[in-house]
Amino acid sequence: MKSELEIFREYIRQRGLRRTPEREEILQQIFETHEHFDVDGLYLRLKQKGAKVSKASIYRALRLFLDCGLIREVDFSDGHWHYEYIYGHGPHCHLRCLSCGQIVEFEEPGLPLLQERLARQYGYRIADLQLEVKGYCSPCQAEQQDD
Amino acid sequence: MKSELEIFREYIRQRGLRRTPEREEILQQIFETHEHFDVDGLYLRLKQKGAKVSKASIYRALRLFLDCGLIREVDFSDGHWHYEYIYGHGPHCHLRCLSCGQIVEFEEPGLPLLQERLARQYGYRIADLQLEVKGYCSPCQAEQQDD
DNA sequence: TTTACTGCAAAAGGTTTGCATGGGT
DNA sequence: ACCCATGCAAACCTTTTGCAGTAAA
Repeated sequence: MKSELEIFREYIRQRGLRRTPEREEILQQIFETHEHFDVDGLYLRLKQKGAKVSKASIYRALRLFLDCGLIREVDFSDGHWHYEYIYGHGPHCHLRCLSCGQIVEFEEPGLPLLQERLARQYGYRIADLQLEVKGYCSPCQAEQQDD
Repeated sequence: MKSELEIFREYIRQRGLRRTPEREEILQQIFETHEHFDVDGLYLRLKQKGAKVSKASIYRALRLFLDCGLIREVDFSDGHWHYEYIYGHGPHCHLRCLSCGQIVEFEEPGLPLLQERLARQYGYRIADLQLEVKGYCSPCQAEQQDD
């Protein structure tokens, strides 16, 4: 299996774009941690590492990573975008606590079949399927009862 | 079954809030069309009808409707919130064309069971479960091949 | 009479863009 | 040498908020 960097470099070459240290540093930071991230967090981690990248470049780079399928947008409905690294990972869903922000990842084995069924039934070519669940975790439920 | 207006008036009374023509006009506009909507569209339709409501009041009213369970937020990942009227309707999911914006609604009967399973398995009290699918409809797929 | 609600305009917060400079190819 | 990419700051867009006036209760 090709590495993330190889995938990206190929993509860059095919489009006649340019290979820059900024883009590759952003990409590396993303696949080093393998977690959900948002632009602010990514920017801070890069700064702490001493990398010199602007937020504008991060936004511009993310669009490329999305386009070549290395990451995807995840919607946590909290006012800004979240992303997750997906290359080489099975699709998964999120169960998120609205009170403390905890995120549980789970897999739902039936989703690929559902995706096929939808594609067939409605003639769609499906690009993304998101199952996102919001609620309150046990500790936060207990706290709420104290009020 | 109580009407939407009754539900809302009860909610208002219980909280010691005030019953205003603006709020009820917004609510009526929402359940008159029974479709997905966003703030801009709702504002335009109200204006065309001759109603005098500001966007600020719409935003403030929507929070109340969300809170009393008449509507819910739907995420189309396109930069602003969408809403849908849910009182008296079964939960449903959306299949949306990224090219022309067409929206197909479908039901996924397994979701309530999945919701129970997640609640039990992780100790969560679940507030909302969204299954959103993005892709390209047949006509738009055909168009893309022409390029 | 009290105090919640409205409209307006300003603020806020995240993302995009114009522009001059810098750096791949 | 060409022109894409970067950083900065300004612009942009949606949503929220402060405030003074208005209107439910």
